[in-house]
Amino acid sequence: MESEKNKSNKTQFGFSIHWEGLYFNVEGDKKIRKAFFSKEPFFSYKTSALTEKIEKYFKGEKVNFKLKFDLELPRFTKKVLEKVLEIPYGKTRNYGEIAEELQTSPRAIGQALAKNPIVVLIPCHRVISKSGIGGYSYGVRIKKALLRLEGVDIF
DNA sequence: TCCGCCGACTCGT
DNA sequence: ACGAGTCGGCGGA
Repeated sequence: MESEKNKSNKTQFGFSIHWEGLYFNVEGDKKIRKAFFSKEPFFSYKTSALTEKIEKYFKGEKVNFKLKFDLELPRFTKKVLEKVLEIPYGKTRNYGEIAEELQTSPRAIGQALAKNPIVVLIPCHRVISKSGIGGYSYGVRIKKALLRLEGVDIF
């Protein structure tokens, strides 16, 4: 039996886009629930304006996604991700700066970003370390590629 | 002086 | 306890 306790959150859209040898996948219903990279495409269908925006983004066009997210996460983690949404396209901040604004430690920021369920659209790749590039859930190679895509050439 | 390594410190999960 | 970090200190180039 399929459980009905899924809050009736049926996926209403989902699509995969090939980029840098990986697939970037987005899924959600009214709001975006997940965005992640994978080796194989996760969805076979595409939809709507969002798809086009994301395709433009990966072609290197400057796009800011003004989007609604569906985040069920601890308060602190959400606060960090919301802060990260304020970082404009092509700009970076470091963990320490954000930590200072939220009166916490850089380590806690990194830990929160590691849980970002909506990568790229919530641009955690724009948060780098003071002395270098810092980490990334899908590998530093992808983080660098994203930054380069946005015109950040410091790596 | 300029790195690179190391230990200490930090704080939400 | 464990990190997608940072700072200060020390030794070698």
